[in-house]
Amino acid sequence: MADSGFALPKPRSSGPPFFSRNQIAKALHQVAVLLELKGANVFRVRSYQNASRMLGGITEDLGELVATGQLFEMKGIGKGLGSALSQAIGEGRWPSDWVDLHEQTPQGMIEMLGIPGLGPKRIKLMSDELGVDSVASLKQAALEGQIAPMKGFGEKSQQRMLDGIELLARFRARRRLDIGLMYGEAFQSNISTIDGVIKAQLAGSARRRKETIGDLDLVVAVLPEHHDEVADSILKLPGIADVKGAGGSKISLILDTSVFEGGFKLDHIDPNVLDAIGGEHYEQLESGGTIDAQVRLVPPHVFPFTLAYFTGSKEHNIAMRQRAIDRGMRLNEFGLIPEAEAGELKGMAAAEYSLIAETEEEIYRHLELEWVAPELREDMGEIVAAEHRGLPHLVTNNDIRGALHNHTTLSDGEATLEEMADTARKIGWNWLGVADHSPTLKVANGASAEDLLNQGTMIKSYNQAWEEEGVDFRLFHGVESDILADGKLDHPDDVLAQLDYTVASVHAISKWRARDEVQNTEDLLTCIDHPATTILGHPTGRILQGREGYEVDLYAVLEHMAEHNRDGRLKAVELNASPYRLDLDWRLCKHAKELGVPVIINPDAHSVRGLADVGYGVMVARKGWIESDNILNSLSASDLSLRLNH
DNA sequence: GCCGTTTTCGGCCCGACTGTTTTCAGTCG
Repeated sequence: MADSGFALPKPRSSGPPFFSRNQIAKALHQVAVLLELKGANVFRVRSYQNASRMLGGITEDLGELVATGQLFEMKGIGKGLGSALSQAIGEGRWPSDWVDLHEQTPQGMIEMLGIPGLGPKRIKLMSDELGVDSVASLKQAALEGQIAPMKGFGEKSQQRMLDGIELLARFRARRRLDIGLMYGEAFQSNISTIDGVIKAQLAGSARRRKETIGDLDLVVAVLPEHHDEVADSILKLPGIADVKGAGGSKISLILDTSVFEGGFKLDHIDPNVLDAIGGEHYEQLESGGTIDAQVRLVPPHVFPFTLAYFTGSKEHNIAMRQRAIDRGMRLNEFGLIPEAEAGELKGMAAAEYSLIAETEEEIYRHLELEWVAPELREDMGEIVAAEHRGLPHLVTNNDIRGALHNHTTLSDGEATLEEMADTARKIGWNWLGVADHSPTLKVANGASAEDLLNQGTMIKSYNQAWEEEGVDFRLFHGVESDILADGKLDHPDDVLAQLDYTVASVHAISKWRARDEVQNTEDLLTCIDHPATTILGHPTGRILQGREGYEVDLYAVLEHMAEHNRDGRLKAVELNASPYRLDLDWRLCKHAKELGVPVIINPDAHSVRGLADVGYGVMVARKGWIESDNILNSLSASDLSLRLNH
């Protein structure tokens, strides 16, 4: 966020359409945030957010929707937003009030929103009364004691802000999925061992497998007579750095790394990534890290409702509630309650009249829906799909038979070809592809053409030996070729032609980030047209919590890849499974699937342990509606061989 | 700002918790 610039996207030089779908979605989101800070009507803000999310998730061509006027027919787009967007997309001009909002709002106020416990109302108040307009000036004001005396504030609020600023400075408030899951799973297993705990389960964005996580939510089933003693035991568990609050049903606390029994360790991080997330200091930062957690204790019969409720997302819950309302019922964390019976009763008292559900499945069934996997609960079409029994059969770890983007000691990997192959066999894969770096990437010890081809000879001899021994395993030989600035690949065509496949990836990120979306997109299209290009590697180059990717119209890229595939040329998009990347973004996986562009989940492993990162890729693929048929990883070695050599 | 419609404006999901109040606003999910 800090380096992304909170600005309206620049129009393309030609059009219409002058803006891509993600640019429109981004602009709407930004305007929503700015309106909030201005103190606008909350429902107006929600309209912008809804429109952003809706348009971010459609597959139709925006330019066409505008040209035909169909934009106005879409749910959530009325006269106001419809004409604003028509102007932007059709003429390349943002509405003047959107521009004004951006110009009049200090960047610092947007950053302040990242401070936990601080929302738009209080930011506006402090700005109006104290002239506070940045994180730095807020810190100053808090240290000078100017916040506490204000009406509605106090000593505690002031201290919480200082704590929040500290957290923001260290982690930008959110944590990556892998880190969140480490804490969450450790804490969940500790809670499970407490006497009287019937079950404990991680909910929230960790259960939904979001790429980053704000805080952890745990739901614990416990009989009312054991409630107090279990609550006491939880507070005595290791790893609790601080207790922020403990109400009747909710315990709010901060976990630190002492929650990990065997200590806190980070896997090998490849140097490119490490550089983007803070270099040498990063490991130290994580070792001293913390994460917020909320624990909810509920009776067993309420557990499924609370679990569903705190799994979210907020948007999914709103849609579910609305569905309940349409059926004369009320849905909340305590139950699914017919209005006619609950009457004026609230909360737990009303829940006495709830329909019974032993599991989440039954809650969905009561609302005439198929059970929706947590990963899909983002209000991105899953409820309609659940209504029509059209939910995807999501990919699982068992579907994975291999992966194609992995490194060895030939470039910057830690393990040899043989060690990588051994490990792949041990974890039950049927094949493995190695794709070491190309010469341009000197920091990663990019391999020369000669060394690359020698590697190919070794691979052939291994494959032959396995075949003779009747071992159901084989290696595929590829390269991770840099995409050079004009969209060219990094090896001569005759070298590339001798390989099974080529992963084409951008590594000169700073150069690409300095250019505009049009140029970047064009170069990617050129690169995809190269006959040798099989896979587009980490398509945006983003590093989570590190740096934004370069600007690119991935919709256009995916559509272009789809054309090739329709003509029988394999062009697959990588879902880079490194938890530092998770790129392709899950929001785009669904588009790749609908367009018929095959996805390949690649761990980008730089060590034998790195192969396991495929698991994070599977999580994200599930979140992106991906089924086993949509990925190359599920193919047998012989089928993959056929696809690669078309 | 959108929606639905009893075509002109009211309602828009709902509850917990915190810190501040002494009945509630702000924030969160």
